[in-house]
Amino acid sequence: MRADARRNRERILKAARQVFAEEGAAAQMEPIARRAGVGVGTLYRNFPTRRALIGAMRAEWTAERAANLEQALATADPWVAITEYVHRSAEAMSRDAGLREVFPDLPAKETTPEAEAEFRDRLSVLIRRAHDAGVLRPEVSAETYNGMMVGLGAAITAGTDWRLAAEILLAGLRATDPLSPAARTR
Amino acid sequence: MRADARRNRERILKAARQVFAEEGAAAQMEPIARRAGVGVGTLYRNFPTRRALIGAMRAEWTAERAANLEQALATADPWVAITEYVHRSAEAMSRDAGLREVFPDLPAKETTPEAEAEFRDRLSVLIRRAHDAGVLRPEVSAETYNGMMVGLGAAITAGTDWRLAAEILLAGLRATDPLSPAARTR
DNA sequence: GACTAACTGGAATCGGATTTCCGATTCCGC
DNA sequence: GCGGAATCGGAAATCCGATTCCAGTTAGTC
Repeated sequence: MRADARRNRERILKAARQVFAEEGAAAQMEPIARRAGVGVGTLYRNFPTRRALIGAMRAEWTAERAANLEQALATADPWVAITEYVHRSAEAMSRDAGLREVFPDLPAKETTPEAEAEFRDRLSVLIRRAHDAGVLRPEVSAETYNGMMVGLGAAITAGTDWRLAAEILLAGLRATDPLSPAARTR
Repeated sequence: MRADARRNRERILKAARQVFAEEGAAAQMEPIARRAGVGVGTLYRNFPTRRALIGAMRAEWTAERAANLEQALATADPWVAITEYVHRSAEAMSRDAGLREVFPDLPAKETTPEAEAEFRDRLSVLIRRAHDAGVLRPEVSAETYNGMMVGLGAAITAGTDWRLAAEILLAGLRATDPLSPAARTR
């Protein structure tokens, strides 16, 4: 691949993320190309389809979320780990409409499976730990958790303050009686 | 207005609600006309624009939500009232993708203002009562509440069981220490 | 039962976004 | 520094759903 081509690919992806962050799902191709400083033809050579472009962004998003998860997992306390991750995600979503609107819609299919798998694995660790410590409402699976995060994004889009929304979600997720098992509280 | 025209208008609105309930925001005009048993021309005579059709649906939705609110307000306990209303809404949203996807998007402008006002008034009563009883997290305003309901809808769209999602939301909304004021608990 | 204003259906048009295409330009190995 | 394959840019084609238009039909009136 020629050097300028690679450079362009990166610029396009970066521009796409900016435009999607600002416009959400309504983002259009031509403005993305313009912001990247290339013609639409170039955009389409790199990403044959709008969906393909979105897929590429999703790969990046997933990788970043996986990184966030790793950070959160570094803290020993399982509940604090969840708190941190929810906060990080909420804040990221508050800044990026793409994350809120387009990420949840497209199936994980069209992405690099590794990033997707890594994310899933780490998330399930986060959840399992919390369950073992008895601090997470027992009915909450990784899927439930993800669904609620999508909901959090929608609430933010609807205008709710992200900190408040995150706090409410966390309170709802917490086990009603975190006493039973040998659980460290808070 | 001719009798058949009125009949058609009703059929169209009914069909539109069905199609939107099934397809969500992606619902198209032609299938709606087909389901109503009329041509698109007739559809457009009654609703000059897609937005106008959505506006008419929104008026109905709002009226129904206001009715739900009235029912909920009939119960004396402020927290039970909120519980009931959230449950009713979650269940309705689980059945109707339009309620989840298109209702939140369009501004309240293009509807019958009375229904909208009635809804708002009743909601603020629901919220105030709960605050007075000290059972609702104090930072939660009517707007916050609505935003979280939108989030609830998105979570349901994402595949979360509506009962579970509603339960989590309710737990999060509840005041952390419902002891302070002269509050009836539960 | 005949008249006509209103209403109907659906083919045609429109509009706006994505995607294709190709002459012009640019890198890079020699 | 040259040759030409790869890449570029953006005008034009395409797509697809919303909207318009009008010849034909009908409900309601006399």
